[in-house]
Amino acid sequence: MRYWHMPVSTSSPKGIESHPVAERFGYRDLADYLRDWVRAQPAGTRLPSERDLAVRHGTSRLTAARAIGLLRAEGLLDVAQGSGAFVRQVRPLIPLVADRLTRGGRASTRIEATGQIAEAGLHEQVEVRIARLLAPPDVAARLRLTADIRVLVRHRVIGVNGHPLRLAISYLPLALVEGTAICRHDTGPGGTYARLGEILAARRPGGRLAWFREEVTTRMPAPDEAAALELAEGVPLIRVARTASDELDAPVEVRDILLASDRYRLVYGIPAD
Amino acid sequence: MRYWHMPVSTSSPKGIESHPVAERFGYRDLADYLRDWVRAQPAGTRLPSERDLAVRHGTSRLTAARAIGLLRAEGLLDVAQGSGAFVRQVRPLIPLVADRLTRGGRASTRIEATGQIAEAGLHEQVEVRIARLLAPPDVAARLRLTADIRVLVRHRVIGVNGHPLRLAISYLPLALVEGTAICRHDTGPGGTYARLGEILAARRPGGRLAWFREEVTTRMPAPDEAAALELAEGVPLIRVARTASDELDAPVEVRDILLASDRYRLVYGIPAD
DNA sequence: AAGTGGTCTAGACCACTAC
DNA sequence: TAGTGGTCTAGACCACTTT
Repeated sequence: MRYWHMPVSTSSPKGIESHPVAERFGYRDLADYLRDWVRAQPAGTRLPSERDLAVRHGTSRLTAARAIGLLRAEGLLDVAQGSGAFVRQVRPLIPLVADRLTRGGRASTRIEATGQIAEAGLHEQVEVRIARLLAPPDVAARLRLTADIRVLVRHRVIGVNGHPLRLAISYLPLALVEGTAICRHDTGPGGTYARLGEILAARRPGGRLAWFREEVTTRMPAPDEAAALELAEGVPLIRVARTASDELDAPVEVRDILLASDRYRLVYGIPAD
Repeated sequence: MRYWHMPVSTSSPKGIESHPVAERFGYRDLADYLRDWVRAQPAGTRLPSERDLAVRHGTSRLTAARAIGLLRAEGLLDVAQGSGAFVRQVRPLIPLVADRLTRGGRASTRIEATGQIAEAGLHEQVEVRIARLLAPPDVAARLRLTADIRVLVRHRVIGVNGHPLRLAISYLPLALVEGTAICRHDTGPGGTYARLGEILAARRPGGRLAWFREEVTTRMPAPDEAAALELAEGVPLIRVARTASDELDAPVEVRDILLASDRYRLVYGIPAD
């Protein structure tokens, strides 16, 4: 047995008193105990075992396990079978800066990204899959096209050290991009948006990539999403739905990006006028 | 007994085969069963009771309860004691458009917001608390001020029909705003940013509110946060950390906004050059 | 080999909802 | 009053990690 210093909790189930009789010390109370304790500990600290906690607080092991389960769902713990439960490391969040989409930003994207990644001692990897498909109804609607249009689909997994950080799936009208570098795995310097700008400029005078619109939502991941992003317990998923439009406000690309929310923060700059 | 039509699942615990012997039908398998079923049902559909599920699948009630618990954590169900578990309603998300911060956007904010709210048959309410405090260290840093600076703190709860939708806590250097409408509950037409613009313009030639920067992160809420926003199970919290700066890039306000992620979507427009 | 979490059983009592 | 979820007990076996 080791020495654990834990705070004394005064909370009760659901925060509402119900009985006049003796109150039970339930798993929520134990969770409150442990939450306060966990917050005061450095990352990596191991919790007492479930059996320890049960004995110490005079409950069954299941009750102790449930208390720990609550903290897991809150994203406070990492639990390893055979090993124990540990205070989770809060990792620094990689900034995803919207300015990267501007002309100036695009030119320096590779350098900035490399700098950030290198700074963290990481090695970025991108895995690309390309397909030509009929546009799914929602994608067609976002592209303001009829549902029977064919699109180029670029599915990318961006990660470091073999671990995924985000998924990006991009849809472009095939009529617009077929035969260009956008259909290749390596889209060249500046990436898809640089190519898209060139294509639009060649198509008509004044043609250009003019505007991006991003919609940010978040939710808990489905099991397959959690697996694809290797999300730990209690970590939500961020979804960015992006639309790129030309100078006439016609959409030319839609992209869905799924991010591990414990790895990224999104940064936007908004001029006041 | 009612008639439930459920799909046949083929998954196994953790998705990895381990035994050569007969496989157990565990709570994860049952959850997979139920997840497929739930996704095919309209919102509000009631699940079989835990006791029903246990009998039907030949497991204990705890196993059935655990399966349902998984789906709850994924945000798929609403569960009411004494009543049952129901397929959760996916509510339409209120767009929070970054353009509302621009000069043009501010002028029409009230009208747009009213229109949106009215459209949904809702009645918006704002509850304001105001305090004058020493700036917390992180706030002082974000304002690029020393820690012993005094700030005006505006704490707001925005909701409809008595239910909170988001919390906003805003910090402004007291030296800048003391005596202005920003210190009152009603900041007047255009709100805090309109007043801030006037203050900056009056302070020196060319003075103005020039830039906003927003940082978006998300995580599971702590219990007190979940209570304050009345978050249902399996619903993450969105945090927007905003900094408003003047024409010299000096921060004049920082604001933390906490959003119920099942009520909002964030919308940003980004020019391509 | 010892300890840890993962999972399960069979039963129990409570609080709450609906009829 | 019957049915539902909330919670608990006491014990068990398994898979996995650590020593």
